[in-house]
Amino acid sequence: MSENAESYDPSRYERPSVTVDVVIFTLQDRELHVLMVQRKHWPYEGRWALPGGFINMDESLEQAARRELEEETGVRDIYLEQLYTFGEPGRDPRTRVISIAYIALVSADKQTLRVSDESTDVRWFAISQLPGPLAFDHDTILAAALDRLRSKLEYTTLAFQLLPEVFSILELKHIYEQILGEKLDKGNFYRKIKDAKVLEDTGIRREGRGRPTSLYRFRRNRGDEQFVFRWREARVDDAEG
Amino acid sequence: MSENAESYDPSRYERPSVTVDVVIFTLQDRELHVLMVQRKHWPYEGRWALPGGFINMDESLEQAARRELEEETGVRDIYLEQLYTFGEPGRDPRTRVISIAYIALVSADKQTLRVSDESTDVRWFAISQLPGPLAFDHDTILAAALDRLRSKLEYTTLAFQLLPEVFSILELKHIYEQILGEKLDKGNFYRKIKDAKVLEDTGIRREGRGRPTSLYRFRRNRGDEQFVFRWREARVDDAEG
DNA sequence: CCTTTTAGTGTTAAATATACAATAAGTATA
DNA sequence: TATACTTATTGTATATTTAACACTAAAAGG
Repeated sequence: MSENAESYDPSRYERPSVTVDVVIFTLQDRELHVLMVQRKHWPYEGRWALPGGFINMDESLEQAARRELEEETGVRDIYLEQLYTFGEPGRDPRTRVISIAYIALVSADKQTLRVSDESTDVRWFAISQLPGPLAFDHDTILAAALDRLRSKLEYTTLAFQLLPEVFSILELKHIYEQILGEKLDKGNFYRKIKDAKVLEDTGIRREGRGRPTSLYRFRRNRGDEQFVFRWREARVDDAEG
Repeated sequence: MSENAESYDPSRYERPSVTVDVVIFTLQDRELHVLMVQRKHWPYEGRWALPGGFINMDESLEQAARRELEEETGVRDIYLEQLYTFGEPGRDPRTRVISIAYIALVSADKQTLRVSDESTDVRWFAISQLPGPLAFDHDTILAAALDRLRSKLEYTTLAFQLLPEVFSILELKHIYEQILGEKLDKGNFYRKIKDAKVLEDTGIRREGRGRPTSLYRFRRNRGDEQFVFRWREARVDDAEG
């Protein structure tokens, strides 16, 4: 019994390594992208992998994820949520590694602040153009992250995290389409988003060729609680609940 | 970068301990119960805690959870799902312990097979009558488990896992009413449950005063995948989506 | 035969979702 | 000034889902 072990002597137990891996999503060129790093050494030399790293003994799991995120993108204070913990014995050929996977959403305006430059081996990839099979079980992790993203999109305001501070309704609709992978009806979308009252008109307009776009801001609750705005009523389960 | 570390030398890193904790639910006397073990030693001597234990180097996380579950209840082959991973640095005063929490559902008939008998310190508690503050952060873990359970009940077949092997449709309806806290329409319930095709007629009847009750069995998928039977289409939130 | 209980079917109203059409409003540019 | 382009919004018809309630049938016991 875990913490209930009668006589506990840390040195008596062989311990796995523990890491965090972060699936960092952003919207670039109107398409959903994921951050990947290219491996230089065995195993999986040359393959692309999710950014991640060992947890320090004195930081929480989420802090570790935020640290990794910042190291790779220079971004702070963004949406982060724990996805799932992957720990199959054979997933890393070197030793037993248990990885707690996190999902991060980087908004379009913050994403350009990226400082990461361990050279050319860090890149954003469109999810429709992922580079071959990924290292380790990262294909599985990424698939799980996408699943989660899609299912949460339908009944939370998660999508707003990918947008800049200020955005138009059609931009929001575009995000929904990107992630859900289907076209949505313009009229119905306007109706629904307005009825939900999650938007705050900034009064600002962005002018262009046609009628100027009204720009909105996501109306946050106090704290960082998520608004409950459901795009669809129905949703189909996903493995992690 | 986790598995991406350039030069990886296991011995160079200080490692946390990794455990699994299992929140084992069952239905007893028409009420939801949780299995707890009482601690005999420091820390949290005398406090109740969730069963759990260290993972072995050659078993998967789920295998570890199943092993712990069997050690405590003697039960095998039941519903198990990963809940969340808890890893705050201070959650165990002895050392850094990261715990992957699982939810297990034990059906009413299997629950009596419990073999566990490390004496009096293993007990089922009604969730309405939990014993004081639990050890470690187990109050938090339990609360998270309850949240997840309640929200998944409405759009999955989770409820079946709490029923005995063989049951009647009206018994199933009763469980739904208990958990949702409202009366359901008999006719609509029959229709919905039949249309979902998640039941298998056992052919057995239970006779009594009126027309005999047909007894059914939950039709499992191969593997341990959950059937997707939604009592309601809509549902709000749970943390892990 | 009458009662009791399970096990359904039928029917309808209301609410939601979906698809598609139409149009107004404001700006740029030819 | 005309028209083209884009955002923004309303209208409507159809389909699907949910919900409530009434009704029938089956099987057994007394």
